[in-house]
Amino acid sequence: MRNEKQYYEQEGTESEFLDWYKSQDLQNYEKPSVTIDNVIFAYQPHLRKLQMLLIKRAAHPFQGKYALPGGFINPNEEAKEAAKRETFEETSIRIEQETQMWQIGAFSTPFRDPRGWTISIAHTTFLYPFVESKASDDAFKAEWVTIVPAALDEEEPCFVNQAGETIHLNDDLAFDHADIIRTTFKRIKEALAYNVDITQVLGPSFTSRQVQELFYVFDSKFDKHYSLSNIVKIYVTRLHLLEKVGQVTIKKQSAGRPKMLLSYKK
Amino acid sequence: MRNEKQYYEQEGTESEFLDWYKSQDLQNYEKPSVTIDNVIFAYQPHLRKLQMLLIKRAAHPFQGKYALPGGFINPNEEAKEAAKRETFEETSIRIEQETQMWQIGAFSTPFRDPRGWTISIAHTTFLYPFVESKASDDAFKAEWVTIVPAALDEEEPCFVNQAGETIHLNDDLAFDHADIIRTTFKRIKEALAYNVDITQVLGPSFTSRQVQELFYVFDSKFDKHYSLSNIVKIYVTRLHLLEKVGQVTIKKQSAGRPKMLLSYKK
DNA sequence: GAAATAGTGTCTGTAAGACAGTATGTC
DNA sequence: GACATACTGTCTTACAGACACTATTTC
Repeated sequence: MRNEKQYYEQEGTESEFLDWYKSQDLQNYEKPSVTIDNVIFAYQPHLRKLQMLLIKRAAHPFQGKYALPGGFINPNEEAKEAAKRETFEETSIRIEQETQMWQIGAFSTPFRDPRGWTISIAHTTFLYPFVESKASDDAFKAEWVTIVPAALDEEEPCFVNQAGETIHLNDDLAFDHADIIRTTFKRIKEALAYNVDITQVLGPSFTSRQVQELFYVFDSKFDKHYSLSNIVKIYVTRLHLLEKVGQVTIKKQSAGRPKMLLSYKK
Repeated sequence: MRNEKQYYEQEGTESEFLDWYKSQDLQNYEKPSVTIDNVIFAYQPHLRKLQMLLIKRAAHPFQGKYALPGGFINPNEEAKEAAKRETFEETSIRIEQETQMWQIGAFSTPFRDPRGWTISIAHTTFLYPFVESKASDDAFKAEWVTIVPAALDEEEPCFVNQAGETIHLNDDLAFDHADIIRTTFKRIKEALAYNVDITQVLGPSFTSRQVQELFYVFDSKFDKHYSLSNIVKIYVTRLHLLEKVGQVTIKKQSAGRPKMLLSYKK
């Protein structure tokens, strides 16, 4: 038997090896369930606020807590594709090909799921346009929640659901989804110095004030005193990550000079 | 049956649910194998070069190619722990608790492993002190290879093994390990503006020239003309990521003024 | 002393951020 | 015209990077 193993591993051809390997039924060691989770951001145009999609769990485990959309990955499906598919299945929200998605990383803390050994690959999605979600299952209702920016760097962001209740990361999230959300916010904040993919939630064009308010969700330095002209200087003139695409043409927007419109570049 | 499901999911307690869930044998869907891979860097003190650990595969698949150390994750083992364990098992190199390790991310391209559905969680390790590796298996020989920095930003780094042969990312790597290595280099380069964990490979203290040569491996801007004084200015004075810890005391180092010693902070 | 190496201080160009002033809208 | 809003240009401060100069060593 050792000779057989050595023959196929080292002396035969690769296709001989693979035929032999698959005939061996080496599948008897334990494997984890692998899931994906998706931290989805979208800009609610009427409230003019950034929102995040959470699912309220009516069923065990973590009954009554909020969770991220997600689910099991299919055989030979890329993690990003699984995230798109599961998001559609759970919330009827379709993530188009051109939508920006990042992988945040794999979360594998032991016993993170009480049902058994499960590893999750977390993603984040910058969705546009904003769409209401339709829950496919009464037990798991998807809900857009408004993000309340962290006032100071010490504090954490929190969320307000459609009933006006506050959702705290420490108390109200299922599994280790609070960790996943914290890591996602940190990653987006760190990237703002050279990457503005998050502006895609604002749609094809947007104003510098919208950018400022969006960035403020992730980094308190972009507060109401932060100069809009500097956003243009940094992201349009220097980094070329945004570009000017004209002005607001329809009047009656509000008092004041017409807003310059920016757009995400490339 | 629907009523039973609904009872345990929504009406019973969580522990009732979990007992029921585990009795259901819902394990009949297919699961992937989950592996970890580890991009390990260490500073070879005699050559004064940064090296990376690769394993030459004598067996199929990818016979004759180089691969990263790695292997299967154990049930309820954190990915980082699995990376440490597998590194020890394959190369007899022990990664201590305090050694810096980053997770790079999950790689899930379909059919990335010809043996079957496999997802890998890639890590990178900044090892100190440098140790020679002992291969546990004749079929997979671990080898420290020297990193040849990319001359221009357009080019890729390549590697030189102990026999003096050049290893190219495009031709000589098994699985999708070239992708993993590229992503790792990119991640370290982007982090250099605010994170110098990589300096841990240099040990408890090191000179500014060592830092410059180390950073040059990841970012061509740190070339031989890059001013050493600016490294001190940026990382010691402004960012406080490194600190001065005295001078080289033993003479007979080389001609010239005694070198200032720096160390990784925190 | 010559050569080699490294640290110090200064200079310059650029960029971030603040802000005063100006332009353009509504009511 | 009063007021609201947002763009423009300038000023200040800070810092990255370059470089000339000085310090300390070996041979």
